[in-house]
Amino acid sequence: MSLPHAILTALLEKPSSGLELTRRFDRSIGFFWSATHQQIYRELGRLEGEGLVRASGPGAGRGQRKEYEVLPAGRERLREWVGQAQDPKPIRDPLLLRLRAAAVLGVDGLGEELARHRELHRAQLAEYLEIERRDFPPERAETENRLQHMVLQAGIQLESFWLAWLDQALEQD
Amino acid sequence: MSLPHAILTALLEKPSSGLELTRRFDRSIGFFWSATHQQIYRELGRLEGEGLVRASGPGAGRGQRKEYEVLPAGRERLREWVGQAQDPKPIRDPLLLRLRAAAVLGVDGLGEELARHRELHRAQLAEYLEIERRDFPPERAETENRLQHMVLQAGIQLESFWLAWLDQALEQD
DNA sequence: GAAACCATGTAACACGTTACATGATTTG
DNA sequence: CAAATCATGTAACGTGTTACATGGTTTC
Repeated sequence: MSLPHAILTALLEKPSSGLELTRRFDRSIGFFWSATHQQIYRELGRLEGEGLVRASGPGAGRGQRKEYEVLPAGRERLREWVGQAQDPKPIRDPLLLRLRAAAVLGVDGLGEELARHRELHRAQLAEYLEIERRDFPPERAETENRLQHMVLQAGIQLESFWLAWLDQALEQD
Repeated sequence: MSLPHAILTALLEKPSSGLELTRRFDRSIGFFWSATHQQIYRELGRLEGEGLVRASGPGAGRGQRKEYEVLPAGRERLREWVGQAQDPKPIRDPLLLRLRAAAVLGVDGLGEELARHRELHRAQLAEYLEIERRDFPPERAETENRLQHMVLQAGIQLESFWLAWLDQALEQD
């Protein structure tokens, strides 16, 4: 049940067309909730049907840009969702599963793949740190954007964890 | 494409019935790849249809226990999957999304929810540490079960990350 | 023999992924 | 006007979730 709420959040930050939303789901929001344009158009249709968002623009079908904005009912819906208790989901990671499979098969040629993942996590960490440097410089007082910074730090610390863990794993290899 | 491979891995570790598999997906394997019994039965049917596993036992339909074991073709299929390159998925976390939504809504009553999550992560960390104490005592030489221990340590370190991050978040609150 | 539990399954739906289709606008 | 790009959409399928259905075995 997260995608519609992710879209409402993104539209509250800035009213957008479907394609603009898609681009933002490749960057900022997408860092912790990704979605393809197909998912986004489908969900925008539903949200409009429920009266939670409103489209303006030429309107008719294909090729015509439509801009969506959140209606009061949509804001209310999002507020309810934010207030609900939701348990954290257990870890779901194919790499850990592959290690377990490798263990039972007696395979040990995973070093290259681990190194490749380390490189990808290193790059992602660098990107997050660059964003932090740009958007959260130390001199800026943190009151209004405290929550945004916390979210970014979660990303930074998670990538740091993977880097450290993969280093550890490769040492043993 | 992970569930069938998770099942093949579990069945290689120990041939089982659907219900036994379900129980193991609530514990060990489930710590990083969970599944419900409905998913498991559906997938066992497919794996049998593809000739990757074999069922023995009374056989006919409801209420009759069937035991599944992996066939050579299944082992080969798993080996191929383990060897494939697969990129890590970006983070997908509803809690981070909720923080971002709270930021744009101007809501700040998330302290209780953060504290609740901290307690859940604390409990999970304790469980992992207990498993480590039991299954990987320091005196035991680590050669054969090195991979299993690495996977467990990923779980431990991830839970530790969440605990530290939530502490940090609650301090600021 | 009723209740609890073991065991396997169906159905419907929500969500995510991949491939493809179509129209409008800009740029060389 | 051809190509590239912007923009919206359909279709099909795989996976995950929730609710419900059915039969067999043990235990009181």
